[in-house]
Order: sequence, then structure tokens, then C-alpha cells
Amino acid sequence: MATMRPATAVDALSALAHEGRLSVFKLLVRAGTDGVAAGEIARRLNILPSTLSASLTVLSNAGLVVSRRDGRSIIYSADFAQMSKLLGFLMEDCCGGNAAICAPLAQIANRADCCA
Amino acid sequence: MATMRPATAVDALSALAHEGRLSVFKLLVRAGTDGVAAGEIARRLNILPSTLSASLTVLSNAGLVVSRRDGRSIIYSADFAQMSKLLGFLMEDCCGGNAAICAPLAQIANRADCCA
DNA sequence: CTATTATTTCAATATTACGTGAAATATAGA
DNA sequence: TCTATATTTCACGTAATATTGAAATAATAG
Repeated sequence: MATMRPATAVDALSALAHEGRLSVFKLLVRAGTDGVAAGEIARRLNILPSTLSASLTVLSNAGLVVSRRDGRSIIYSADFAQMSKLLGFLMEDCCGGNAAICAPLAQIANRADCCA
Repeated sequence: MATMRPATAVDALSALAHEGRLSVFKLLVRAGTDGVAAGEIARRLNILPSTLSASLTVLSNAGLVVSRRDGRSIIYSADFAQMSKLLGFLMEDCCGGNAAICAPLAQIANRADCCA
């Protein structure tokens, strides 16, 4: 499991550090791998298309979501592998790597792959 | 396990979405519950005391670190319970709460309490 | 090919965050 | 008390980010 670069982690955290983008991301996390069309996201969260588009661009650049076209809709879904790496990065070497108490945390990264 | 409010999560993510603050936080995560004195953090990461102080204030307001005085030093340490809640918030209802694939994720919050 | 639906891009404005050095505060030791 | 150490606060200039409506692009249906 390749460890994330700090700059990449900052990008991901910055993308999530925004009320609107965070709700978009959580909606996609809830939705799972099927994903949700952009317009449907805008409708559910009641945000302007242009605002949503900007949010999705930021999340996408951060590697947290991926998109695919389906007809005239664009379906977005959370990238669980990237999310997994982010959580892993945050817990890295927790408590100085003391295996007795922190080893379980090392598995979070793998766990987050559950939906991928 | 009380679920975190979105605004609180945004505060925590914003605090971490900064290269300098993120390295401070990770240093404290590595250090465990013993914590590290502010001056020692500044020395190890080679940042100005005033810059570090601003970073610690942001992390502290976000509830990610706690401090205690020891003589003329102030010892900072990561708040693992808060970190745990943040991770839990991000994974909440992952994949629509499909227990078969996502149940293990629900335990991440508890796991992150390991060092508390 | 035209009209409709879906999404993104653009330009403009408003707001918020950042890093710095000097000064202020607080504790401890001589 | 006087001095040194440890940390925070303040004021400043600079830069990055957010929101919006209108226009542009892309795909489908008739």
C-alpha cells in the first residue's frame, strides 16, 4: 500500500474542507460504486449546477471522485481507494508505530477498499 | 458513538488542509499521548514560533489537539478521540450502509480510540 | 437539423486565509 | 527583583478561494 504524499493529502483534505463539497462527497460515499449523476446531486442537495460543477472539479482534481459519461449525464462516484489512502496517511505511524495498540489502525486503509 | 456535526468536520478538515499544520498534527499523532512541547515542535519542523503558534491555535480550535502546561513549556498532543470521530464521519453510511461490505468500517471510529 | 436536456466554462466580485517580525505575556532561575 | 526562556498576540500586506448568472459545449430525441 503506497503511502500518500503530503501534498496529495493536503489537496484531498482541502477538497473536503468545505461544507458544500463535503456533502457532495458524503452523498457519493453513501451511494457506493454506482455513483450519481451530476444533475441528480444538484437536485438532492439543492445547489446551482455551476456551483456543483466547481465542487466536483475540486473533488476530482483531488482524486476523491471519478466520473464517467452515461448518455448526456455524467455519473460521479467516490474513489474509495483514494479515500482509503487518505485515512491511512492520517493514521500513519500512530503512537510511534507501537504495534500493540496501533496495529489495527494500519488496516484501515485496506478496509476502506471494501467498496472499490 | 456520537456522530460529528458537518460544521465540526469541516473545521477539522480545514485545520488539516495545510501543509504546515498537517505535519504538526502528524508529528503529534506519531508522538502519541505523551505529546511534544511547542518549542520542540518548532525546532523539529524548523518553523517560526509565531507561525507554529498560529497553526496550533487552528488545530486546537478544531479540537484535534489538546495542550497542558509543564513548567514554562506547553505540551501539545493529538486528540485521538476527535480524530476517530472525524474518520467515522467520513465513512458514515458508506455504500448505503450495506453491512456485508461496509460494517468493518463502522469500527474505525472505535479503533482510532486506541491511543486515547 | 433543430430543440431540449445536461454540464461546464467564464468573468466579476467578495470574502477569507497566510506568513512575518515585533511586542506582549507567562514561568522559572539566579 | 532581574534576566532568560517559552509561547502567544497583533497588525500588516499579499494571495487564494467561493459564488453567481450568462454563455458555451456536448449529447439525445424528434
